[in-house]
Amino acid sequence: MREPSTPPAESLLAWYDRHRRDLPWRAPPGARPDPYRVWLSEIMLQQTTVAAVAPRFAAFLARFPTVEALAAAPWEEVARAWAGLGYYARARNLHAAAKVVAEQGRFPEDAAGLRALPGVGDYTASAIAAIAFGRPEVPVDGNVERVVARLFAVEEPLPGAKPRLRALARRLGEEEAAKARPGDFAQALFDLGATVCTPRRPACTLCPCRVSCAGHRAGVAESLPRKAEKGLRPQRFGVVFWLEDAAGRVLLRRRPPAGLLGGMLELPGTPWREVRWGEAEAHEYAPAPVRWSNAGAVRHVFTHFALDLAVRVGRVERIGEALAVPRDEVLGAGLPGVMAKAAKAALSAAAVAEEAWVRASA
DNA sequence: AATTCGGGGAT
DNA sequence: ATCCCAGAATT
Repeated sequence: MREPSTPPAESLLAWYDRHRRDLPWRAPPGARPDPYRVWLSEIMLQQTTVAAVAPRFAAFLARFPTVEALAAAPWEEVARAWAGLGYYARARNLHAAAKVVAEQGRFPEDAAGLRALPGVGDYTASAIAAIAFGRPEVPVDGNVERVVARLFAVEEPLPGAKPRLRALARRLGEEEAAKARPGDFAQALFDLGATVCTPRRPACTLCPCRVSCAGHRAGVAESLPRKAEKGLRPQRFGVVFWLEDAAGRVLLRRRPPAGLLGGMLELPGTPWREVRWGEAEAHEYAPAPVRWSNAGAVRHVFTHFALDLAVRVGRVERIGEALAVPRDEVLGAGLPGVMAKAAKAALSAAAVAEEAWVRASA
């Protein structure tokens, strides 16, 4: 009878106690974390890197210190605080969920209750339940899928392998060491995936679970998990208009509440289509019948299409609409990334024009 | 089961 | 350039 090696969950937790990442939303070891912070961090971290979230988490928390404060805030303030983070449905759902929690007086304390909140899916419900409330859940994110696929040498490609990977993750969580510390076990899996069991060139020599890893033993760890091939990214085109009045105010508008960039600010412009816009047809969507000059174009890549956005600038004596902001405040108004790019192009073109004017007058 | 949702960092 | 990220909601 061979001596059994230390089981993976126990090894992983011992490793975590020495190598855990110190992150802004994590409570000190042994302390019970604030459910509001756990929830907020989990929503921000959906498909978003730790590096991108860290500075935004602190700023958001300073602006909305409690779930009650968030629930009481107007949408415009929430949108401004989220601008640039992407996946804006997260902000809309966050706001809606805050109202539910504030109304109920507290967060649900199990996965099923959390799952009912807007913007909380299976993964996030499990993560909050484990981390904030010590429930025996194993949240399965991209990190955990990769770690588990390698530990058990799962050759089936994603996304088809998801149910199998979830079942294997649950099996890992049934080890006594994991059940004793569900939140730490979950975060240990995250940290292992982020710092050791990385997508490319995993550091298997540093891995606490190396002796248990079927993928490593078979020499295929780095090639897992396998993934189905994805299609090509289509191209779309649009035109946006930077309309400025004599007082230096710039016309903005708010997008419809659902869909792409829903509820966020933008420069007025044409729809986005698969064919480039001609000058005349684009100007049918211009916010005013003025002479438009070309301020170049910006390119932006979304998850499922690439956008080529031509930027035109024009002037009127006075903008009547309410939603106009001073040109120096446009970039601070909370524009999504693509619109911030377009605004910078317009501001840059205006600066060039100004310089030419100064040079010509000299 | 497939598609629609952003943006940035690493390679 | 491609890949990936503490995924969810919709169709």
